[in-house]
Amino acid sequence: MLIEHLVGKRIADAPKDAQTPGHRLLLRGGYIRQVGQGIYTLLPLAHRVCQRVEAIIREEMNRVGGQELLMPVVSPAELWEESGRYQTVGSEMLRFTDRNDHPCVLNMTHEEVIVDAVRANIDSYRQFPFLVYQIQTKFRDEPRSRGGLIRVREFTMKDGYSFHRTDECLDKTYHEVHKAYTRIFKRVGLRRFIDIESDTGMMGGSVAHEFMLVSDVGEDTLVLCSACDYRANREVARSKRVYESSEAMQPLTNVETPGQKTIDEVTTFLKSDARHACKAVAFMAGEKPVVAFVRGDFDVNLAKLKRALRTGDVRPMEDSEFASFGSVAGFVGPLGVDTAKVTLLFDESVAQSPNLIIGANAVDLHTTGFNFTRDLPAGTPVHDLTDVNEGDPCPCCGKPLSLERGIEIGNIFQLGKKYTAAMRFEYSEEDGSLAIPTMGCYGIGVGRTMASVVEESNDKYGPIWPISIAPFQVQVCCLGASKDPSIADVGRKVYDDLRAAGIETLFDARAVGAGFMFADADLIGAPLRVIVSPRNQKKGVAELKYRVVEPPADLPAEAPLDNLIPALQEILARLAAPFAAS
RNA sequence: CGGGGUGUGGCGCAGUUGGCUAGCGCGCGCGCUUCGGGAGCGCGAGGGCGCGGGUUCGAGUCCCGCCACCCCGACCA
Repeated sequence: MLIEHLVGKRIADAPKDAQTPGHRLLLRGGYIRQVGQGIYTLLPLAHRVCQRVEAIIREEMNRVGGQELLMPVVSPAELWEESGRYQTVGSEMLRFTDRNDHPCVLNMTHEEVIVDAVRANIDSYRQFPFLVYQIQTKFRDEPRSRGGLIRVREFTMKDGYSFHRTDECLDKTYHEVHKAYTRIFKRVGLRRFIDIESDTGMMGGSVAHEFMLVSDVGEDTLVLCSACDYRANREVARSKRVYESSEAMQPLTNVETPGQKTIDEVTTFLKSDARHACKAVAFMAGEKPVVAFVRGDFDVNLAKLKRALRTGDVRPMEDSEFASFGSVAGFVGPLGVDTAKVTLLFDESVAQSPNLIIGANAVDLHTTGFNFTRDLPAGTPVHDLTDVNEGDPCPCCGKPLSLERGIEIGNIFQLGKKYTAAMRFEYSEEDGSLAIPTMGCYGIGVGRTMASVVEESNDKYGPIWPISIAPFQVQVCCLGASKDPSIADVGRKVYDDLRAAGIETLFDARAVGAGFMFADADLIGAPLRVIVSPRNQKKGVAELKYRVVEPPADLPAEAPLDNLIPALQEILARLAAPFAAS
């Protein structure tokens, strides 16, 4: 490829909209073009990178027995009605009608479609287990996209699905895919990625892990133990908090708190502290009011709340809705509300802490001396509703937990029989009985993986691509070709020889300054740069530059022109070795 | 969906209280000089200012409505 023909212009100033370093570089390098909110064209450079990512994914999925297939983007609404998700999934799924007024959806994930495909094609226990996957376009009408390719509405995803007769068999495949994912992310050159326990959300199922790249630009919060292997998404993370309770119980006492609503205001006013306050956070779960009580120094975690309520349909309560269960915004407390009309959920921190300040469900009134065990009926359930915080004790070893940000690059779920049962996927067991298989699903975002590599591996000049996914392996920079035809000839021969050897090469012999040429090369990020110039030609060599993370110290700085290709092949092999299939 | 912000050549921006042929830098084309880390000079092409209505002798500039995009939050396999 001649650089002047490459579609995708390199620019010095990034558009102001770009927020993250990686997004800025992808725009500056001419990798992507925004079409709409969360919608991008992958220009040739980005598409080359993604194709290489996909090739690695295919290799590793095939290695664990995956069969590639391809499902449609559009499907009739009936399939989603069969699983029940046509109702439960919100407006992130794009729905429309075709010319015959038939309801359709853009599939945002493919459990329904794959179950439909395999239930018609699998009849016998002899055919289990099996793993299928596709690399295909997904559209999700996210309320908000951000960070360039980190969070988009349309994207390419590898999604895989496995089917099994038994939970043990699912577990085995799950772990094989887990290992395959680890190999994939290593081979695309990610370094700080980890797997963590995760929420199952709308997917259902029991066991789930996410693969996360630890990164400041990530959207998720990761909880990591400083001492042991414990690591989890904050949505599911636990901690072993210790609650001291040496205080004697005080009697319940009403106190006037004119205009004092927030934890801060109330505790300052009463000369107390947040550890002695009971925070009430009110939501609507569908039509039903819900109040979550946590200690004043903790925050409610919405994902945990949703699991406790067994629903995803939760929104903050409006001030006008508090009267429906006999309370008032700012002064909500657990005593004296109409429990037939409101669901009260208590966090462990409230159950374990003595003498809390609670709202009295009346304007400008609080109550002190609340004690969970004394003041509520025996057997009132206790939940884990709070965010884990920096420094909380690890649930496994008790050492302090730390928080990091992370980009979710892949996830794996054990779904169980949620979809196979709802959609009546039955097969004949060995004894002639009909059985329903259990299922796993496995996703990787291709574009997000590319974007994550840029976020992790870059400098101020551009992306530093691992050779395994770089858009070009070699870039030939031919300096002074416009002045000296013999230099142009040498450069051209190097380029032709590289191509003949099957090496993906970008050739730059434009009549531009060296600085300009090198700046472009940095943005394109070929790991090996071959510089042909009058200076080098006099020495009979081509100069070599490496754009890689931690280059081996003993790589040569030049190679003789008369035996160039074998020398370059050897260098490329060395650079590629760390990313090879293992 | 709530809050905030921005829309002026491909990109980044400037356009005083409405006023004359809408500017600047980068990029692009041509020429000359340069030529190892985003060169210099000269000439030139390219927009009618997000869209639709108003007000006015006159509207990027004022008014009304809408749209798009960005950020924060809500939301999110």
